[in-house]
Amino acid sequence: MPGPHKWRHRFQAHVTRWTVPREAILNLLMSRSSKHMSAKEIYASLYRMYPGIGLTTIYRTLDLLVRAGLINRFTSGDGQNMYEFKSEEKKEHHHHLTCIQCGKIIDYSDFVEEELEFIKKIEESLASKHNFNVLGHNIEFYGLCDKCK
Amino acid sequence: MPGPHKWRHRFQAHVTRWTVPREAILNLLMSRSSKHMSAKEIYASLYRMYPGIGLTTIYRTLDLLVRAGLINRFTSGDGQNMYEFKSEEKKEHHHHLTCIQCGKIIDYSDFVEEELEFIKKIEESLASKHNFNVLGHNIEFYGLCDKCK
DNA sequence: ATATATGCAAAGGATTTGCACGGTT
DNA sequence: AACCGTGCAAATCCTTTGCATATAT
Repeated sequence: MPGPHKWRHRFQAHVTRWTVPREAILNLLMSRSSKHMSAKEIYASLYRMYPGIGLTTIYRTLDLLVRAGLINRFTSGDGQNMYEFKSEEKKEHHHHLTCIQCGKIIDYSDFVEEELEFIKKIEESLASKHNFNVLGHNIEFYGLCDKCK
Repeated sequence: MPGPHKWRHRFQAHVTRWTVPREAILNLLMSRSSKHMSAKEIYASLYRMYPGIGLTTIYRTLDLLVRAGLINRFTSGDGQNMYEFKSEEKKEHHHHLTCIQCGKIIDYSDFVEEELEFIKKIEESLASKHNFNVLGHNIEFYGLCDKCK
């Protein structure tokens, strides 16, 4: 018996049922204010409050949230998928700088102003040109970090 | 006993030995002019000419080529890593538009002019700010394609 | 001659799938 | 009551690792 939620309607446009695990996962990601987490980390976090929750549900819900456009999925340096809430706050918009050696991920938010404009332009262009329903984007720079190079 | 190669020196700055499989893999990727391939596809392609080549070698070599800055690695919609040669030709510079449903990847190269300038600026900024040795970047838009939405 | 690279087989890990049960609508 | 969502266990699939052998320098 999940409670009301700001994103409930948007989510329900994509699935039929608003359930406890789904609410919990979205809440967790929102509370972390755009900090990326892996499925496993989410599982570990939720397990305390909802023992018995399954990893499978986490994966399935994350998939739904990506499709609903509420969260972002990207792949970390070591190959596992990371998820983060897509905040509407401009100050939380960021991208990633990844070390291919140790897997460290740095969130950066330089040039957001210029970038948002540019991204929007590309997004619209791609959507119409390729008849795509664009849900999100990932921009990543990669290389070797301070310690690894 | 591999032959001479335009990139041999650059590659050798990162590893000590210039070998047949390494040359073959780099050649293949170059000949595909920036068309992405998975490790398995590369394996299948090379197997005819070099039967006995191992998938392990492919993975290890791809890793070296990424570190050498000669190729780009990114993760496709269905989770496997894709590799492509980083052409110096501006007209071959491109990014990806991915369908999260069927995994289809569209290469697009709109706004390359504006983008290259912008990317260069960010790259330099990140490199100095975080003391990173930036080797490359990936820009991806994702969503649902024509058929899947 | 020596250190590095390769290939095979096995291990490792993340993610997905089948299915019976439980919860929303 | 009907159907969707969940959790468990098993299955998949990509990628990495250990080790003996082959090879570039």
